[in-house]
Amino acid sequence: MMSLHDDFEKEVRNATETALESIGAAGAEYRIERPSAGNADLAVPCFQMSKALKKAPKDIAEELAAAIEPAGMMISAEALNGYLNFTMDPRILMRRTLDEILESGDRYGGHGSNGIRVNVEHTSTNPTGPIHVGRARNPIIGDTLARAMRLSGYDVTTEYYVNDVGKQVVILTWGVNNIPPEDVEEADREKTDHALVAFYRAANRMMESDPEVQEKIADLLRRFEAGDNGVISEVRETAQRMINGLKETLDKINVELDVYTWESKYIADGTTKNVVKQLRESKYAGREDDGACYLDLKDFGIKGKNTKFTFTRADGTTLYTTRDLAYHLDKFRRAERVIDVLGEDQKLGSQQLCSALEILGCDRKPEALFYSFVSLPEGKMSTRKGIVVYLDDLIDEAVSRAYEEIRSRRTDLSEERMTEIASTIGVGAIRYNIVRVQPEKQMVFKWEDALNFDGNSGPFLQYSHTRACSMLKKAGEFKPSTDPSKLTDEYEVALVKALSRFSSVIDEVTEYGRVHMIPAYGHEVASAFNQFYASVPVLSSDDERNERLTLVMCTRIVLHNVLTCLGMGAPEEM
RNA sequence: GGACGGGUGGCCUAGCCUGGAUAUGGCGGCAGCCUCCUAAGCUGCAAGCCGAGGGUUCGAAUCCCUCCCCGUUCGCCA
Repeated sequence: MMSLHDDFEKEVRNATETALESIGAAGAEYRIERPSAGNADLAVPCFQMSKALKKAPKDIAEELAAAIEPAGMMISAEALNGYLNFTMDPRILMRRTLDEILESGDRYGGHGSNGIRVNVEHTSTNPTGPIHVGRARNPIIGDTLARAMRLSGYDVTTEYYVNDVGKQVVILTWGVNNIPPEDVEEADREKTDHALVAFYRAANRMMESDPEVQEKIADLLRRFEAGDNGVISEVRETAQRMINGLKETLDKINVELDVYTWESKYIADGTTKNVVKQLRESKYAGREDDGACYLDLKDFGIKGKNTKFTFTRADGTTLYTTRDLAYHLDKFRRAERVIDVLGEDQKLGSQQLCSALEILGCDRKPEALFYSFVSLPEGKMSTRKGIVVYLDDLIDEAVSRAYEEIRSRRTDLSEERMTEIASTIGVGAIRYNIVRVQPEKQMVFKWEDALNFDGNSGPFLQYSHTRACSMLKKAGEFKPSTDPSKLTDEYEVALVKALSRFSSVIDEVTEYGRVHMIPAYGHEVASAFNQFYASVPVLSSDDERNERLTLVMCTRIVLHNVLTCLGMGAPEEM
């Protein structure tokens, strides 16, 4: 189904072409744009045709405007400053937008199921410690993208790739099984991930200072690589305990992953071995004197002094990216679109992966979505050095701050209700503030920004939603009506314009992964709604009461859908 | 040194792909608005050489070139 805006653009195109013909300029090149200034709904700049037509842009615009008889959705075509400006009939805008929202409800913004399977891999942090805010962008960006794609109509699966292979988890496992609990620093909370990371830190310290420990860990790693089932299951069990802790944190910020896939699986099922075999046979493969195998990727746009991508060690064991190849081949079988949310440190690895896939004869590539790490004002975060702000601590702080806020302004709510709302607000503030900025932009973590509850913030959206809820509750029963002749205030028109843009925002998000468009859009809707609220009476109006309440109802639906996409609760009061 | 990403009022940020009309919004600052639907709100004001310099164009925050600053990366780690 064509959207309102597509239909309007089509009318503008037809009208423009007919007008060009009538002034003897058929076939002239032109562009239709959505003006940033609020002069019109669509505009055609007449500068580029000026030279060919040997006329001033201003005159062209005027001639074209005169040649157009507004009809259909178009209510006016006017010339201004060399632009041909088109305005949509607000009555049609009103009627179609509000009817569609009422009809679609919580599906508004999407297009209905499209049957396309998409796999969104996100989070996938090494199971060696709790999630810290440096990496918190990953689950939040990934989950938001997945939610937007679900709304849009995709069949989405989210997936966590658990790195249960390699030195890091082996060190952790050795520490957990060999260091007496009294020898490690006390954990700051009881969650398993916090309890276990102390052993990881201690094991790292011991390994650095004690050659004997180093040898024990090396031995464990050798047995792991050799396929010792006892060691493998020990490592897996430790990683599982860590994952359980991480899941609790993710659950608190409304992130739930559909599938946990263990890296070791691709060694056990032989698919990694197949990948190695095929890579060795390719013409790009080479072998070092000691037996390590590599691909030379200088023909694949990878520049620099070292274009070699090593895929097996001298002893024949595989490396992370080699196993990642097997993993991606598996994902390609399970989904039509494969998306990886990755830290910017994975860029080269991802590029090597894509080149190797090509060498394997695979014509598909994952869509990588990269984000920059969040740092602290004093520098980079580091789990091992303890320079770190844990996501759990950020959540606690945000929720307790939200609790203080609500207690200071409400006296009528039960303790339980306030606690519940505080959690919704605190978590919402965190998710909003993280997803708000474009992923590739580097962020410096500041408590005052992370806990912002005013202006361009999560609570601002939630507050606007509660306002709508509160009005609807006070209104009681009413007869919904989308009669556009009753909705003529400029604030009403501006609000509906904002509401009508939702699906084009979702499209942009699902097509290019630009998740930060969602909070920006939500802010725009909430802001338009608050302005409407401040200047247009609703409950006390007579003639337009049903229509205004319907507009409030539609706004509530859109805000609710936006909040759901952002993984934020939509409270009815706060 | 190479590759990739970022640089926009005091602070944070949108716009950049697809060049167009007065550069988006927020924080902070100043001045107003609750006898009326929740003031986590609304209105107004001050604040910008869009990192620097060239180029292309009728027109550049946006495209091209050079340079500067910040981040990431250049492991037989994951």
